[in-house]
Amino acid sequence: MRVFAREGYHRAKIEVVAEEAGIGKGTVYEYFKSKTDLFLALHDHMLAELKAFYMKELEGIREPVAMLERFIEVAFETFRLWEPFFLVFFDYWAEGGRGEQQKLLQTRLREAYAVAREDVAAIIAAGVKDGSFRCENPLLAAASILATLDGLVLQWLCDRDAFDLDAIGKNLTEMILRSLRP
Amino acid sequence: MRVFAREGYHRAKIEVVAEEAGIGKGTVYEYFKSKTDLFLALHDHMLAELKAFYMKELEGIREPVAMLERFIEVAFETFRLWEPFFLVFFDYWAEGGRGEQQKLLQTRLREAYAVAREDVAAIIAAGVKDGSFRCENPLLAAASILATLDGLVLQWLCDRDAFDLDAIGKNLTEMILRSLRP
DNA sequence: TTAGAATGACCGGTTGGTCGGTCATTCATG
DNA sequence: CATGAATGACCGACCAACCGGTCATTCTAA
Repeated sequence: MRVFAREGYHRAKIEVVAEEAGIGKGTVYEYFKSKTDLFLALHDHMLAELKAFYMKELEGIREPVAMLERFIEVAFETFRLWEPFFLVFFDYWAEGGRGEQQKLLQTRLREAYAVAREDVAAIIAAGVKDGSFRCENPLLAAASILATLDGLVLQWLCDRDAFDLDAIGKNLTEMILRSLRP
Repeated sequence: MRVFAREGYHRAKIEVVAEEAGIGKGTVYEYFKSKTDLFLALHDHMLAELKAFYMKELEGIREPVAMLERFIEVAFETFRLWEPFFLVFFDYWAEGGRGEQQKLLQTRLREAYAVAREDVAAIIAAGVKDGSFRCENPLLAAASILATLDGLVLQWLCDRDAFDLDAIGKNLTEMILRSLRP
């Protein structure tokens, strides 16, 4: 992750990965059959960790409004805490958009997004049910919310001084809650 | 643009670019001193075209609410019309996030974002002034709106069947306007 | 005739992946 | 317990493909 984050997929050299892992280059190929394979494995690993982190942070919260608030809060925490993680994601996005060469990666991205959308949509739908939210199409709203978070990491990583992550986090939460208010 | 969009920066070969342009490989180097230089020139060209397109589509509109509505509408139109364009943007994002190697590109991305944020913020600020919007920090709101648009292209290009671009456009416009309503 | 635009064969650096071999550990046997 | 065989994790020198960039040559248009 460190090497891929720092250099990007294409510039990253297996030799350097091995070096930083304190093993020989040949050893890498004992565990991963190719550079792509290693990259894919990293994707799965990171996604699993991210998901686990979210689950832990949201467990115990039942109130839809509080859940959504906490979800956005956690998102901004992860931006800061897992910066290299998101740097690597740039490459998945770049490759995943190119369907032809990267069917495997694209499928994984697709599924990850679908799951995330449904998770967020479930929170919104619960809120609609108990009257704390108003929303005609929770799935579309969820897509927009996730998009905003993705887009903000993008902007922030391109220009860390452009805005204060705390301020934008507070502001965004407010905007989203207001747009879902009955 | 076609080749970079299809293959991504690293896989794109100058020879193929030349071929599709109907010229010899050497000729490319008569006009651009390196692959990076060509890529950067493409970035500037695309950004200028995009900006010109927006200006044209927004000219004549004075009412802030109508301007913002039209802005979002135009964004979704460009997603469809300039798909390859956004595919290339993936690479700018991926490279721009990696500060060290790509200072030049990062600076350009930064400036492009700053300009776009200010443009959108100006619309919102105008709306706040004439009472059609309520917003404490137009710049932060603008950042979020742009982020949502970026994030949605990302999701859409990774999975074109995941959602209907028209539906999400309408939905998003509604959500944004509601979140800015006084 | 000639300036300079266009060309593509070629070069050289880079790097993903291979493979023959080493060595520490474990196991089988007497 | 001692010995040597078997194992497999580990290694890095090496190979071959690939591609950005060059340049000697050809073409073209004024």
